[in-house]
Amino acid sequence: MVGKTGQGHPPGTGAKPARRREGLPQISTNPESAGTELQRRSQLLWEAQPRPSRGSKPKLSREDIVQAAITVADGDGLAALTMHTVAERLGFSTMALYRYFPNKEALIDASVDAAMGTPPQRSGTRAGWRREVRHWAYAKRAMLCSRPWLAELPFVAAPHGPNWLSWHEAFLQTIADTALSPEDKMDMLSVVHAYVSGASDTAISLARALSRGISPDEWAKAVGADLCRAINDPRYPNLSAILTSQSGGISDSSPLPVRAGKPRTMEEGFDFGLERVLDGIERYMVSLEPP
Amino acid sequence: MVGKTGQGHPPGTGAKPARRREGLPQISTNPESAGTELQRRSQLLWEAQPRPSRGSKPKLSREDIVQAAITVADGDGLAALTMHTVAERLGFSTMALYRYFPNKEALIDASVDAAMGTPPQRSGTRAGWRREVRHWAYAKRAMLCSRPWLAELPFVAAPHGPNWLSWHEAFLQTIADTALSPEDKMDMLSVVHAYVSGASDTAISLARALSRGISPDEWAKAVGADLCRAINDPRYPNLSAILTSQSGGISDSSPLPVRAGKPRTMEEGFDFGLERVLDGIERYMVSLEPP
DNA sequence: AAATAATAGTGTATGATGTACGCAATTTGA
DNA sequence: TCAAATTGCGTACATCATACACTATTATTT
Repeated sequence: MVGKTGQGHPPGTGAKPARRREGLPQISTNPESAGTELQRRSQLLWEAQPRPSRGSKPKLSREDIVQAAITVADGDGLAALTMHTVAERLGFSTMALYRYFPNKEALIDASVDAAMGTPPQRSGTRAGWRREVRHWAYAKRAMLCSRPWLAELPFVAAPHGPNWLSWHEAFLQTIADTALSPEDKMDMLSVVHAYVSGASDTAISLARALSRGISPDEWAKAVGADLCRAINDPRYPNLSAILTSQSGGISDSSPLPVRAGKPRTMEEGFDFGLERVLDGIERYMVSLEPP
Repeated sequence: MVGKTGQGHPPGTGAKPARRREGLPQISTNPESAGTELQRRSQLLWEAQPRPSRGSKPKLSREDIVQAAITVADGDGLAALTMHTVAERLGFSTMALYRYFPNKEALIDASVDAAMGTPPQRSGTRAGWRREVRHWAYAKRAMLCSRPWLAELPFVAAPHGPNWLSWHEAFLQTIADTALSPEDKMDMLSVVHAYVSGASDTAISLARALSRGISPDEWAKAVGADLCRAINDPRYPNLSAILTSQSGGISDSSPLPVRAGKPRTMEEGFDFGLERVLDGIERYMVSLEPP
């Protein structure tokens, strides 16, 4: 099925004239002044609307809707997250949601941020940056794997909501005591973030497959099978050699080749890579000390 | 818009009985025997169909269709990649495509693999693993940025086509001469791959924004603006401090905070992180030598 | 050569989806 | 009390993926 968000399409394809219809005040974010589309999306994530005093009271709230959306996505995947299913879960009509979010994208923006949750709070005691970064990385990975639909949405650099910033903040807290410059700290955040999200992809893919009804066994076999196509294919001498070396096979617990003697689970693979990354960071930190 | 693949939906939602209709031989992959869905997808990527000898000659080929699909996605993004637009570009009816691919997902599977292209061939001379891995990483990043729609598709661990394996093969070639065990080599592949894909996300997001009609300036402002919401917000003390430190601002060339004195472009940020990862790998390699 | 079998390409139909629009009920400031 | 603004909803529509049936095409069989 591919990663469908199930979008149908905005009927009026061309640039929307942003005309002010009378029927729909559309969330607001005052229609004319509002800047870029990106800015508008960001606003919706950060700025609360001051409840108007005139009309009838809303029976829903953005939070309600976001919670419902998350529940749907958690349960049946991103493909099941439609305006209809969300509204249905709340016992409202599809169109009711549009009083709270201008479109599905806005609902997803909000749901993503909410679904990320808040990062683990650091214990009062300082455990050393390495241990803390590791902890952060595991937490982030766990968060992503527990909601595989988050990774189904293409990464967008904006908009970023409160929780997204919280995760960044939490990371920066882990290295707050180090000698890194402010700029270096941001770089380290980028490195670790990049590794964690990239390295979680396989586990996320498995999680998604599971919730899609594919058994772990089936999945492992399929992944292993594709790799094994390399064997004896002259185009892939190195891959072929590695796959056929000694233990060579595919372990049951993991679709990836096992390490001689010690089979690696995906967790262990993640861990191994993380330690390499941390080593690299540590080396950089050490290099700052001498002078 | 979110990352839509523009899927409409498969009308028959429940598990398809895989019944054999008479009207549509459906690609084939013989209907009853075929194993898992995953296996079936993989087959389509790897196993050529032996042209049937009975009926009329096909006027298209999978390659034709894949090329058209890639052209559409390159030009107008993944959202524009519909069975209709692809068929239109080829001058055929929408349904004609279904004689070559059982569904859109299969077409995308094939398009993704083809769009990845082949990795850069290593020059005959050995340049040292570090330089070669670096080269591979840059090439992969460039490939992803040049086709930002690839990253719009959720990562799936399977199926993986020939080109995907080629990229893996090329990586393994770069470290073929090292003392790493076969298993370690696979791990290194995982680490570098994870970093590269994770670290390319921002650049990819920018590339996507650009092709969506958003100016680099707008984009940078939006990304920077979200970060700046942290300033003076008690929830984000570390982030706030870093953003307001010295140079603190947002450089024009990049939405990310600039490093004291030396503004970093996204490329430089990628490079910085990559060197940390390579340092970590190098340290591991060195640790293997003594014994 | 004619008949047969199987495939390729197409038109039409269907159900899902996001969302525009306008109406009716609700709430409150004037 | 009344008018203005707002909420929730039914309906309408465009766009998708795709099922199905029909025709034209081609090779094999007779």
